[in-house]
Amino acid sequence: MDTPDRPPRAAATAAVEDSPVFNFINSLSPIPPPKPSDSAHNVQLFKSSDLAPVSSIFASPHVNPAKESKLPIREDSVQLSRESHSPNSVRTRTGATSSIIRMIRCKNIVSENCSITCYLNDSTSSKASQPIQLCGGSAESDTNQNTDGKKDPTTEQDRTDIEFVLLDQCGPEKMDSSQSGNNACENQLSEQHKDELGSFDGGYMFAHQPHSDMLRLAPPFESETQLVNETLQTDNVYCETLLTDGPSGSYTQNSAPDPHLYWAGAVEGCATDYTPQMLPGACQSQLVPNDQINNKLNEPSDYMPMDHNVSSQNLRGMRRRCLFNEKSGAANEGAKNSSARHSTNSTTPRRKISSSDNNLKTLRTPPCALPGIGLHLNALATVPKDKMVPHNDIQSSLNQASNVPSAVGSSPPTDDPHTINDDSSQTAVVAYVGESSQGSPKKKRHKFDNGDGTSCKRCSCKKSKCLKLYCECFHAGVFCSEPCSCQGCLNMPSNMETVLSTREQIESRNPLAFAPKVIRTEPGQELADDSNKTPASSRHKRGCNCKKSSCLKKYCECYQGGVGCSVSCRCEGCKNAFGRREGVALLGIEEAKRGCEEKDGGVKEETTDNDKQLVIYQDSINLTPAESVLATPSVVDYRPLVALPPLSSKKPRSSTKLGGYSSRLEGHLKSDILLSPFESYAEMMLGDGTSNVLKGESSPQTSVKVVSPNKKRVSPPRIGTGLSPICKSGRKLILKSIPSFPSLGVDITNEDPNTSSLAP
DNA sequence: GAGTTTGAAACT
DNA sequence: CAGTTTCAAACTC
Repeated sequence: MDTPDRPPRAAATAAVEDSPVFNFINSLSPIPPPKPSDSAHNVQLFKSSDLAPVSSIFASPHVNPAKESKLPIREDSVQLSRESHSPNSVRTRTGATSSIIRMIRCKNIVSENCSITCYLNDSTSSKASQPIQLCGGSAESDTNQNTDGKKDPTTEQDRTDIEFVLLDQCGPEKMDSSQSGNNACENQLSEQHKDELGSFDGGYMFAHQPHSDMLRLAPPFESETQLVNETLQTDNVYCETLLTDGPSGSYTQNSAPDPHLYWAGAVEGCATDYTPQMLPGACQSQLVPNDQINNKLNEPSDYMPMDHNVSSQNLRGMRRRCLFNEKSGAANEGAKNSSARHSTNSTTPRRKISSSDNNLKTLRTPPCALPGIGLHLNALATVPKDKMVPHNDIQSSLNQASNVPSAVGSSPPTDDPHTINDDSSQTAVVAYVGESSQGSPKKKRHKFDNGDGTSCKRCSCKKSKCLKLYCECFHAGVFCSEPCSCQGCLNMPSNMETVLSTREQIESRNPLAFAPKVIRTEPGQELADDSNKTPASSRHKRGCNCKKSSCLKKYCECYQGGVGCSVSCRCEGCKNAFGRREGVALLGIEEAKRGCEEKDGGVKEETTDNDKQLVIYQDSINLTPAESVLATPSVVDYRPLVALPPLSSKKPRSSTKLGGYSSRLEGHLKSDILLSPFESYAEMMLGDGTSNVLKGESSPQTSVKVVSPNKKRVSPPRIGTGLSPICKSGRKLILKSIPSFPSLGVDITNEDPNTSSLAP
């Protein structure tokens, strides 16, 4: 796809194209037909801890909800598109769909090899996105690219919206040269962040889910990157930016209705490629507000320095993939949403940012940590435009607020805190947006508003300095903002380094620390997307340890997350309305235990203790019929997990990190693993396919077995509402994106196909 | 709004 | 790794 038209490139370039990587990319590029945003809910971010060093993991900022508010999201993609003239950006129409894609070139990228993949979806239509890939190494290549086939930017712009652009820029090895760049990037980032959100590395993904209100930002997934990297390794530079706009955004499959914007930082695979420094730093993934992205996209020429800057600086070093979806109304509008450009950190006032300036700043900050869950790329989809914040505003806000935790760890961001996607999230977004306007104190958080009004809460840390997981903001990957009532806060852009280092430390300790605790998929959405993609049911990775709350209060993370307790839970007297810990039985004992379990809690911990495989099943009892229905799916979902390597591989897949994890983590990981970054990620990206793996396609095992005792599986909270009540409440993010897990090699492979599936 | 309760996170 | 302490959110009044 990429380069059909390309003019002859440097030999190197050609080589690149030939390279498996290139092929891989190509395959990837095509995005599966976007599933309509409808469900975008789940987005999962995975860090591939594997891939990236720990730091990398953190690299992804979580959300910056508060300050984030700054993130403006624009829907105006259109405008941008028009401007796209800039050489750098390329627009393409997707044929039928009018969607326009802009490609950002990685001019400067060290190696010629830069592949950019753009996925376009019809904003309006659910049509499959049209991926476009650009490969260009040097700037020259860029030009070439333009010629290549990339469509002219100038033409056609407006109508179409870019729904989804995927741009990865990586300059892995070459990065070296770039390394400096990386560092620079970081610096820039910090600066930029402060200054502007300007550049976006593209490491992050944004998704708008038109339908869903939520706007999610996801840091680039490492898993993907990994894949890419793997394939690309040969290729030094790989750049992809993934942008999604519009409702249809391919990735956004699951957009939940949530308006929330969240970003999940996945760990970037960068790590391998990059020096550790880079990782933590800005370089790695950054989240860029959609708006920003859009802006840049829209105004590529002007602002998008991307080519140069980005590629050279940020991009080079990094392989990032940004997925950005805007949910907002784009869907409806179709085009509007601008795609985000990867590199740019959009937020900066579009224009303000000189292209150069902008470039790369990676903003990690996720605009808001929406409650999102995992990332759905797709899910992103739609955020009601309404909710969308004007870019300008956002940007400004961002700048001012500098909440962006850009640097912040990548992974978890998912949003945790915020999380909950759900419905509440929407509100949050909106509010957020509104607040976003710079100054407003509101920034705080998007954390959800649940209807409670709790929404905008922010942290009120006194002793932790907002550098511990106690701090919701920190946990969410966002900088503290006005709304926060914290004391001695160090979770500020000005302390980016500290924040990042702290995050890294925490992640090193617990790779899943920033991972979303609960992954949720809403039933409907999931289905929409293809059930496959997202883990069907939400899950609580860790499982709670409630004793007095009986899992009936928000003290219980599971409850808060709107998910039922799972095997991994260690709660006592579980009465979780979403689903009691069901029985978990050892496989061998399954049935026998089941009997016990049915009783309710009986099972519980028994199994957990054991590392043995567990079987999880939900109690029909707990669930209402409807619920039960839901539940079952969830179960199914889990299966995939099961599918994952059985006990033997405690670690899920390859990721070494896993080993490091604490037992809990392991447990979680395991479960999570199931979701392996890729899978989940891919799924998210793809919307579906990957899920297959999870679902068990990959693994024949349909059985629910869970390898690790810890793994939790939460019965689908969805019950009834699909929303967990939790959502409303707002404490932490319940639905965090799935933590990045170490990528699973296997999965990856599996995933690949999936991804490929995405590709046309 | 202050105080208590709770369970996760952090520490030892 | 387990136990204890610390912390901040959730909850109660």
